[in-house]
Amino acid sequence: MSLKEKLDRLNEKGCTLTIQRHAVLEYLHENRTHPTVEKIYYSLKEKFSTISKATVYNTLELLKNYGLIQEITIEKGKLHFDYEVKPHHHFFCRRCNHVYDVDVEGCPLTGKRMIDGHKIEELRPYIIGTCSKCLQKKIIV
Amino acid sequence: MSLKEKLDRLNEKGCTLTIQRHAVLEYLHENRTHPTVEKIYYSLKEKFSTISKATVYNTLELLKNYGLIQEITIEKGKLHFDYEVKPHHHFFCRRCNHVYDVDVEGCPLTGKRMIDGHKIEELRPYIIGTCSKCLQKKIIV
DNA sequence: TTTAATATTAGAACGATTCTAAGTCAAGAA
DNA sequence: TTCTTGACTTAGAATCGTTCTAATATTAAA
Repeated sequence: MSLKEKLDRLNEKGCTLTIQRHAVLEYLHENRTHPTVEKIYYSLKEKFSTISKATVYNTLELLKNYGLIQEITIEKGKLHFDYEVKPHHHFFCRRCNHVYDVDVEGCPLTGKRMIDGHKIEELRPYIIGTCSKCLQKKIIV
Repeated sequence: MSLKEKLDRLNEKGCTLTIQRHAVLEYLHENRTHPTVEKIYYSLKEKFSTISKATVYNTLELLKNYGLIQEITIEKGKLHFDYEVKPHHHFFCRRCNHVYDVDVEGCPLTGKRMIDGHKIEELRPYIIGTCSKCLQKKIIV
């Protein structure tokens, strides 16, 4: 979904579109690297020197609740965020801590609403390992 | 794998089998509820009143590195652990915070070693939603 | 405008995890 | 046995990511 569509979606739902909210969503739109909250916060601070962490956290929570961004709990103890909300697999490299998108065909959960009587609201298929770059660097595995 | 097999495995690899390590592994063997570190710590404290959090954390890390237990990063900001290491899907209920095992047939990642040039070392397929119990309780969704 | 509701801010508080330094234990050597 | 060495455990401090708080600023409605 385009940035404009997501902004319109917020507007439709009666959500005040502040500079800060616009900035967070725009940042995620332009940075598809699955940044952590810290990364988002310090990047935005360069442009908006007074933006606070609380606002970044609040905004990420808000955007997530509107279904416009995705929360990633792949790395122990810290959150990453993704502009893309369409379910897809993520790969986490335990050497360089980078989060990659990976395309997995034929996931049997796609489109499923229920499993074992539980209501599915979100899919977070995570794969952990060593990424191609770190394999090339011959970092000890 | 049975508890005895896992303990033997530790022995074979030359790992000192302390009371504390035995207790942590045994606790996970007997409690297949995917407990948090806090839960494990306070449960063990009842039997071993002087056990420290550091030991619990160290032991869990050690057992994980020997491939005898599995770390679960499904809940924001806290770790769960699982005695079962064979890859399987986990379901997290955002109402009651319980982690369930779920059986998903036909996962295309089973047995795969590589994806997009990345080396797969662990699979963590997570599903988030509302569990059957909470759905019955008619908790607002 | 005035008012009320909502959003932002800085920094404090919190909670999970990691670190540190001292103490304990176990195994091998004398 | 006693000594020594290295590994393990301990309690509590430190750290780090996240959430909360109270004051201020902004927005939307009357």
